[in-house]
Amino acid sequence: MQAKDPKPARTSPPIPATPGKATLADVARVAGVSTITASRALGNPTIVAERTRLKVQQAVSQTGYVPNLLAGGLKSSRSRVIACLVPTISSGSSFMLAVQSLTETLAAAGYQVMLGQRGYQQDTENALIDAVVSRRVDGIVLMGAIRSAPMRRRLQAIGIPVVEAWDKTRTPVDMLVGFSHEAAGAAMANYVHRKGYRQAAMIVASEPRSALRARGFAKAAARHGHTGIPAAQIDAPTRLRHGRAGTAELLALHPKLDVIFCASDLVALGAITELKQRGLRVPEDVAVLGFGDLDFAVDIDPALTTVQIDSVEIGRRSADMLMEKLAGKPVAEPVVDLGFSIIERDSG
Amino acid sequence: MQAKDPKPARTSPPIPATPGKATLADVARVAGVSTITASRALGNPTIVAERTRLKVQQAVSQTGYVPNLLAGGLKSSRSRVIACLVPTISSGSSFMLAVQSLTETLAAAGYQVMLGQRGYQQDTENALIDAVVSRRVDGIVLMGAIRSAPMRRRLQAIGIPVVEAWDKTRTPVDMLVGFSHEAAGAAMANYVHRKGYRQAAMIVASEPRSALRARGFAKAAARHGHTGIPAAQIDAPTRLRHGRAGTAELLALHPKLDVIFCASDLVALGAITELKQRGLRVPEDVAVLGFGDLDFAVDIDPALTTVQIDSVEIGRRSADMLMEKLAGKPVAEPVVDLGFSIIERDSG
DNA sequence: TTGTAGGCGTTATCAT
DNA sequence: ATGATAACGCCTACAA
Repeated sequence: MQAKDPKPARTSPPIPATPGKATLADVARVAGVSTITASRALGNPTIVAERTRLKVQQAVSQTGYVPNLLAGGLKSSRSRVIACLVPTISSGSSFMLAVQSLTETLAAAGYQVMLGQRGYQQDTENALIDAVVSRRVDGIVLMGAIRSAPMRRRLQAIGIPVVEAWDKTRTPVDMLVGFSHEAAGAAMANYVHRKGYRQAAMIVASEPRSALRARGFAKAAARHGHTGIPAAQIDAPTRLRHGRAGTAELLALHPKLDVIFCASDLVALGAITELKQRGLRVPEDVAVLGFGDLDFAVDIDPALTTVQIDSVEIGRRSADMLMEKLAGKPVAEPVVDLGFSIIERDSG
Repeated sequence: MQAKDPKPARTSPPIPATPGKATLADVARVAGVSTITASRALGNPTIVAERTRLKVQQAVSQTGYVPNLLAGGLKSSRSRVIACLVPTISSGSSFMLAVQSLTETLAAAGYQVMLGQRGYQQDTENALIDAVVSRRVDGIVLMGAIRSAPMRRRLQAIGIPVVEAWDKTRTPVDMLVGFSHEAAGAAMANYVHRKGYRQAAMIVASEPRSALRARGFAKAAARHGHTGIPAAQIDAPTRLRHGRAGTAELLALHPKLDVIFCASDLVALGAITELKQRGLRVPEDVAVLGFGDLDFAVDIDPALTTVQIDSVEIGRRSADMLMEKLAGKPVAEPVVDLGFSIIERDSG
């Protein structure tokens, strides 16, 4: 009953010896149908006879067949993989929450996520783009905008759908979902003014978005008559210890400051830790303002006043936009400003 | 001078109009060599003449060629992609640090990481395995062991290299790099005994590893004559607020407890927050012990006594083992116990 | 409803 | 050192 097999006959029963290596042709042989019928039974079950479908189904479980999306993708040039490129895979960053919702939303639609770390150097980034493009990802989500013009041109030339997330820029490569970091900084400065603080200071991370917020803060503060806002510079990604060190530095130079706008919630927690240890009260002596509204912000003592970003929504919208575009639909709103809100709690 | 092109002639000069769409055949044509020579010049430069290599190089930049690893992978059955399956993509988890070093190590060797979220349900996990296997990943790194026997059999049947990370189990699917959570729990119980605490309690997360540590702790405590260690149950992934809630619960039921072993550093931070807010001193009134030695552990107040795990090494070793195996070498040490250490600081 | 032929872009195999 | 040819596994035509 065995069909002649042109392959260098190994054991050659219809059921391949090496599981996971079965091909659609194997399934078809076992089911007694042609390859294309097996293909249809799997991918378009409505157009094959019920009996055929069942035979194929059974052959699939018998052979342990797992489709090869590489082969399918070669023909259709759709890999059903989306690249997600983050500045750094660090815990404590609100990026990861967006990555999570992105992954979940995409998984529900049959897409997988290829993760890449952009790093802070141009070289790495170029190589990373090469790496994902050569794997024919169907789209790219960039956490953080593209700032270099050559890179922007390059991505445009490649022609893959791209979503830039987190930053709102005037020159998106393709699609964008984010908010204005400068506006967020300005909003915090206005809040500080409204609350009547007199000596503001900042802890700023060496990362474009933090710098933008600092700039927005300084500009708005200037409008209220406060110029020369002192700033402590820290490294990115931000850590609790940077908050402590930055606070110590600011306190030494400006003993009379009464509020600190921090680069992140983690930094804010560090600031609070440092202040409390020095016997200063938060917010009575020095107020602390965070950024991100991470999970823990509401539960620390005092509860953190911070800028809330809807990371989950950023991830979901990025996925949705990408999938709209991949479905060939015109993307209703290719540039989305999700905004932010200041959550007033107890720390300032 | 134009070769006849069988394709539906668009503009059809040797340099394709659509960048990123050039194929190896285009490159070969421009360079005036055969496709296979172009392939070799790129993938195996040592075996072609220097002059040829240069011509091909130039043709590549002229055409904007980006290799199609899908096509190459179809033939060579090597996708140069590794799946990394984590329980959950959450910030405060030490998994992400391992994911980071895994990604970096693999990237340096030309591999990309496909990220997947296992979730806490079997269904999801099965579908996830399907998703990555059908994309023909070269290997799988599982953060957290496989506990279900059918799943273990399934992975073994598929025959892809698998690394289970974080847990040490007696029945690894393939390779493993981790440590014994039960031993870590026991070590903490011994530490507690050595330090002379009398009334220990635990905050335990609904997640197998935390449960294992709790078991190890309870067993070792029993050996020192302490039975019935009270435990507060919290959800996974762990959060700061769970630490507060768990502490409140324990305090209500066991007002005389003098040390709490927490499911994670984040939970420990929550415990400290709660205790301090109630006017209790750490460690004088109640000591707090963490798990993970996350980045912030050393910088909180009081500095956290905790179990240190070398997450970075877990990621790196996972990558190394996988690459050894993929290179066809026998893996020197397919099961690695990386151990842990208790870092004594100020919290207990 | 089912089948046949051909091709997606690359690399393995076997020549030259 | 370089080429011609044939797969790799699937799916889109087009037939039957």
